[in-house]
Amino acid sequence: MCCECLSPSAGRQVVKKPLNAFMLYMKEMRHKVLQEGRERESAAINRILGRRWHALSQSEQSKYYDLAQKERLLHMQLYPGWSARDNYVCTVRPSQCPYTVSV
DNA sequence: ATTCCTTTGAAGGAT
DNA sequence: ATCCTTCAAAGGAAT
Repeated sequence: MCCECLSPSAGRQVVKKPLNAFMLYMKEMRHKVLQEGRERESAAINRILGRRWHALSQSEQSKYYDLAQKERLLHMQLYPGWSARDNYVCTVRPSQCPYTVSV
């Protein structure tokens, strides 16, 4: 991590990305997968959820796409001018890191 | 104490 | 305009 100011211990207030449709689906369904089996690792859970996501009908998926759209709109209202780049660690263009100033 | 793993999708950057 | 990378969630595992 080249951006010290991005580390949680630096105490910088981070506005995160809005959740996409699948992420919202995960948030809602994860606990069910946890109940059904004794699988505990998120990597395994997310693999299962990925399969279930593709098994969903179009109308079932559209519910989450609609929700994700609302989240994006709300995010825009709450944080005008916000950019996803704010939370990027500068692995691509380290020389143009916006967070090189001391914290 | 952090990073990895793993999924889809949005968004940004690079080409 | 199209391709590539990061990161949103999450938590056990790995480092």
